[in-house]
Amino acid sequence: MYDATDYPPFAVTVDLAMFTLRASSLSVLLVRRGEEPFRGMPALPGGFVHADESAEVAARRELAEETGLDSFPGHLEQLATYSEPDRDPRMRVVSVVFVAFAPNLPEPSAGSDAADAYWLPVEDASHESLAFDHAHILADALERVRSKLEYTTLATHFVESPFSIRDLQTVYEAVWDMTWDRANFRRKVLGTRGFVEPVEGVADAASTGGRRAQLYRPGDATTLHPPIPRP
Amino acid sequence: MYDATDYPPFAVTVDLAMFTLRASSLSVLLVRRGEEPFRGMPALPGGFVHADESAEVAARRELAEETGLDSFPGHLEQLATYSEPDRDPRMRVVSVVFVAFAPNLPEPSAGSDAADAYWLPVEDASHESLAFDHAHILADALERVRSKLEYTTLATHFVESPFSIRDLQTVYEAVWDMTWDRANFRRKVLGTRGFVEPVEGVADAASTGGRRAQLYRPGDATTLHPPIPRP
DNA sequence: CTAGTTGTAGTCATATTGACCACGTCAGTG
DNA sequence: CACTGACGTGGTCAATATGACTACAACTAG
Repeated sequence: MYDATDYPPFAVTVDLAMFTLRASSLSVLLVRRGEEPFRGMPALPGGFVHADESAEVAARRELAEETGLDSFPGHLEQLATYSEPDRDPRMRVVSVVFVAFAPNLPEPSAGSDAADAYWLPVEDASHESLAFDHAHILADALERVRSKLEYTTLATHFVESPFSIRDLQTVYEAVWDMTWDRANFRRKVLGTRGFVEPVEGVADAASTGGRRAQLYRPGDATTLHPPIPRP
Repeated sequence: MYDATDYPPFAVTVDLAMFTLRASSLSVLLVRRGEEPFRGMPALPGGFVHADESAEVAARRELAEETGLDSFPGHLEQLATYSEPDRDPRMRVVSVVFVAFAPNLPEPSAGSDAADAYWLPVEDASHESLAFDHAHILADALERVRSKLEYTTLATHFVESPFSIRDLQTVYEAVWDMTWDRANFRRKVLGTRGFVEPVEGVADAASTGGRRAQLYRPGDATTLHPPIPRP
C-alpha cells in the first residue's frame, strides 16, 4: 500500500555521460575519483539530487559545475536509471543517468566531487576499468548516441552553427567509426527535409586547401525522414 | 561530496505502462485508485521498490501481481524516470517507469494496491484524466512502443508463437493506426533477415474463411535491417 | 455449387542507394 | 606562376527498395 511510513529510503544521484568531438574523435568526460570507494579510479561525473530539484535540473547543475559554463550549449537527455541493490557499496543508491553532447567543449574544470576531470576518446574509455557500474553505463550511452544519429537531427548538436556539410560528415564518421562518400553524404543530408537550412556565407579557409563550403544551420526537424542508417 | 549523512531521502517506485492487443486494438492496463490522493481516478499500476531489489525486479514483481501470472510472457523494458519534486503531493517520490507488452493477456486480477484493474484501448486512455503525471507518462510510453516497431522485432512479442504474417500485420496496424497492403507487408517482413522464421504447419481455420496461412516464429534478429518505417 | 475472404506470387513505374566520375576552387610548394 | 593535392559540388549509372496494383489459389459459409 502507499503508506508513507513503510517505504525504504534511497539516495538518488545523477550521472552524466557527456560526449564531445575533439580532434575528430568522439570523447567522453571522465573524473578521477578523489574519495572512497574506487578512489583514484576513473568514473562518470555525477552527484546527488537535491531535495527540491528534479533529476534533470540536477543534471544541468552538474553539467554547469563540470564544464564551468553558465548554461550548457548542447543537448541533454535521459538515458536510463540504474538501480541494482549492490551497485554502490556504501548504501542504496539509484542513479538516473543522462547523456549530453555539445560541440568542442573546452578542457573541463574539476568539480568539487572530482579530483580531476578530463576528456578521453571513447575507444580508450571503453577499455578502461571504471568505478561502480559505469563501464556498463558508458556502453549503453554510446549505443544511445550511435543509434540516435540514425533517426534524429542530433548530429547538429555536435557542431557549432553555422557548419558545413563536411562538419556533419565528420560527426557521423567519428561516432560510427566509418567513412562516407562525400557526395553521397551530401545528397542524403540535403535530401532529408528539415535537417539543415542554408545560411549566407561560406566556411573559412581550411589549412588543407579546397573550395570553401556552403554553410548551414540546423533545420526545423528533430527526427529524420528518411533516416540515415548505419551500414 | 559523497557523504552518506547529507543526502536527501527519496521514495522510489516503479510504474508500469503495460500494453496488449485486445480485439485488434492496442490497450493499456489501468487501475482505479483506492487510496488518496487521486482516489477513484485511473492510474498506471505500480508500487514501491523494496530495499533489496532493483527497479526491474520490482517491475516484474508488480507485473506478476497485476496479471496473476507467475512469469510474465512478454517483453519488459525501461522507459524513463520521472522525478519532478511535486509529482506526488505526499512526499518526494521518484518513479522508474517500465513499458511491457504481451500477447492477448487475460482480464487482470486486481493487485493489492488497486481497487480494480482493467484494459482500456489507448485512444480512450489518452483522453482520460489520469492520476499524478501518468497521462504524460502514458504519452511517452505510447511513442516508445510506436517507434520501437520501426526498427526492432518487438511486434513479435505482441503475438503468440507461432503466428501468421497477418497476425504481425494486425499488430502494426493497431499500434500505428493505419493499414498495410497485405502483399507489400508480407514482402517487407520476409525480406528482413532474422525477423521471422517459418515453422511447420498452417493457421487454424478462421471463421471468416480464406486460405490457411503459413506459420512463423520470431527470428534471431532484435533490430530490423532495414527498418519498417511509419508513413 | 457460388460468393466472399484470405494467403501468396508477380508486375511495373518510381524513388533510393552505393559506387563512381568530372570539374571547379582553393592553399601551398617548387 | 604553374602544378599538385585536397576539397565542394554536380553529375551518371546500375542495383535495389517501395507503393500501388493485378492475378489466382485456397478456404469457409451458405
